[in-house]
Amino acid sequence: MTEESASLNFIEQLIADDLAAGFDPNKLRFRFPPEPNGYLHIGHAASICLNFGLGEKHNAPVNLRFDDTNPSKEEQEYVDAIKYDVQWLGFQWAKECYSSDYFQQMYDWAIQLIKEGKAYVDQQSAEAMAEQKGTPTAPGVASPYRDRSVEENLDLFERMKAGEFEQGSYVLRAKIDMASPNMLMRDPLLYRIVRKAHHRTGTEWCIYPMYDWAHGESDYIEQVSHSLCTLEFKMHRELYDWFLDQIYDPALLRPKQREFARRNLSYTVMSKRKLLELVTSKTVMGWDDPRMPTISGLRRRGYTPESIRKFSELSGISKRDSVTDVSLLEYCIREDLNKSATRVMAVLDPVKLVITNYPEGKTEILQTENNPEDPNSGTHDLPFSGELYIEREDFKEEAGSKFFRLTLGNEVRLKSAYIIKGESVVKDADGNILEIHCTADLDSRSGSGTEASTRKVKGTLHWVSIQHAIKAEVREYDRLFLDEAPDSHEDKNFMEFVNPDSLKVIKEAYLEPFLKNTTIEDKFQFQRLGYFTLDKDSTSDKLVFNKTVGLRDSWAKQQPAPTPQNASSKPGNQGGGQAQGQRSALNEIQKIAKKYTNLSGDKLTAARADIAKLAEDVTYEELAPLFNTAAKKVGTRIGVMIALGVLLKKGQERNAEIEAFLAAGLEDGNEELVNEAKKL
RNA sequence: UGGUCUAUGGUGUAACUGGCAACACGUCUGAUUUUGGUUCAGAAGAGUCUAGGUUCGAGCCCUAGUAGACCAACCA
Repeated sequence: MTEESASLNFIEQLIADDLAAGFDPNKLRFRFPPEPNGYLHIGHAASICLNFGLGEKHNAPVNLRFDDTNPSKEEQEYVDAIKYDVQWLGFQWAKECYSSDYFQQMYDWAIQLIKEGKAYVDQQSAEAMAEQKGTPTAPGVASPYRDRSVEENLDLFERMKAGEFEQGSYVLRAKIDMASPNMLMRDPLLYRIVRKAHHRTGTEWCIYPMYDWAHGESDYIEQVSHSLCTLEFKMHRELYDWFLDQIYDPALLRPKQREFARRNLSYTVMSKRKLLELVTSKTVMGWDDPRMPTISGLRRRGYTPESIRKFSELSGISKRDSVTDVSLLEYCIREDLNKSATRVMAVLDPVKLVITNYPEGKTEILQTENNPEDPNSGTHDLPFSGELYIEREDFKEEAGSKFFRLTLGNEVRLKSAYIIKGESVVKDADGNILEIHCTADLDSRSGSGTEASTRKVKGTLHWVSIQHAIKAEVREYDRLFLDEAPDSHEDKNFMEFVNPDSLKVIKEAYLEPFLKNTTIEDKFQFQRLGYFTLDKDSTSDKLVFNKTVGLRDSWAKQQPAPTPQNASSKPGNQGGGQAQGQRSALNEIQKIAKKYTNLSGDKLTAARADIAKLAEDVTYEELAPLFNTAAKKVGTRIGVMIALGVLLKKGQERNAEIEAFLAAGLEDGNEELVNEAKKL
């Protein structure tokens, strides 16, 4: 029942305004218009969620329209993949449309434009036309063919269509304004000749409409009310409207184009061209490589449709370009999987653990919860024996009190099993640990109901029984790029930032046997490690798991040890741009001073005294930069003035900087500031 | 150097026709926990790009700057 007191983004606001102005809600219609020349990525998901979300909200139809006007780039394979992805995300389109379905209509309209003297056939080279276009600062010059007769234009255009000319030899241009400040209005192309079979129309056409001509007219044909696209099309809106003006019937709905910012994700790239480059250069295994920000890549990695929709919702829609931190995406998938993923145990980096007091050869079947977050999820069998694998990093011969895993002489619980105590280690000649020997409290079995079974111990470890374990390959992924925004550097190519260690393959991991018959749809939490899902490379005799995302790990954060990759947070730039515990006296002064102008009476006197006291610990070098504090920030300047007074008293020599700051203070409109300045 | 757009904690978004800058992620504490997960309680972090102006009052309105993005494909 959360009524929409929630704030609207600017697109929703626009629609609300249109509705308020009398727009018929039954005429609301949207569309998602991909070009089938690549796979959809998380940025497209934003557009999909926006358009289909608007459709759901207003109970309006949303078309899936393939913008297929360039047969040299587009393929059926992409059409199929896009349809699959949109459906997988959970959306159903009203109609499946293609710009190519409207080729005849657009051709007819082009004839109309020619007849009205608003379009002409040009036969210059692309270079010549580019030159005539001028520059953003200089107007263009007219083509020598601009004033051909209507008859001649009609004749040439029909012959273009009939296939009489070579690819690239003739084009149809709109006759608009060669001096427009908007370069797109300088007689833009409507049609070019392309000698290539189209994935739908075959060789029926050899002239193809350009984007600007096709897009708006397709919106109009479909009677799309709000045509939403990304910011780089803002300039195209003028053309979009001009084209519509030429053919618009006032009895019909006139589409409206609006633009929003495309969504970028940190540590990756988001253009089809760049993603394609990653694929063709074999930097990744394909469009659906789990490291790719494509929908198919995320799906293979183990992301759910819900998590991607949630991410779109949380990211919002706006008009400024931005880079959303991947941590938000990771939050979304963890939140979803925490509720639904089955808990299992797997050891990725094993070390052998022998329980010396467990009867030799004995095994037993224990029970373990499928999901503690879901009381109805039930339990599954878990075989136990006296020889186990545990994670190598879960044992240290000796460690500080903050380490609450296994050490010699310390107790920990084996998840869903017994409490054990480290006794001794067996090492090879080089000092590598081969085996850890421990004893178990045989009364402490989980769920047995004994007093010992409910004892509290600090740590709990995951494990697998060696004789029961199954083997699998596990693939762990790190960010594909080492730079937060790899394609934002003018002087460097984004490929230079590729992370060489983005894929880590563990050839032989050990899993509990429950995992033997899993499908690609299943989602698991390998306890204490993260969320995992089966990869499509799996075969009946070789399982391959992908790590979707790790669990949050507050232990890893405390480790001073260098965690070269997988460190989930970027170094240093968090927490207010200043390291914790480094708060200096100067910071304290700034903090107090900020609110200084709001104080009066005793509080003011106290604040002044505090600042003066703190100033004892401030050096001139620290203070000087604050002389440039904006005039508006009066409180801060007063604080700086007070601190300066203390320094001068301590023997700081007056210099030009100080004098300038004093002079500015004396001239200020704020009384307090003037008073403080006068004292000096 | 022309045109267009944008500017709010580290990040992403809010703040209705001017009225105490809010939410989420992230960060940090503490509690709970048979996952160093989850959950719960709390904290820090912003003078809203700068300088002026209008106003009792400006993140919001005006002016001038600054910074970033986009625009000269027979791509979309």
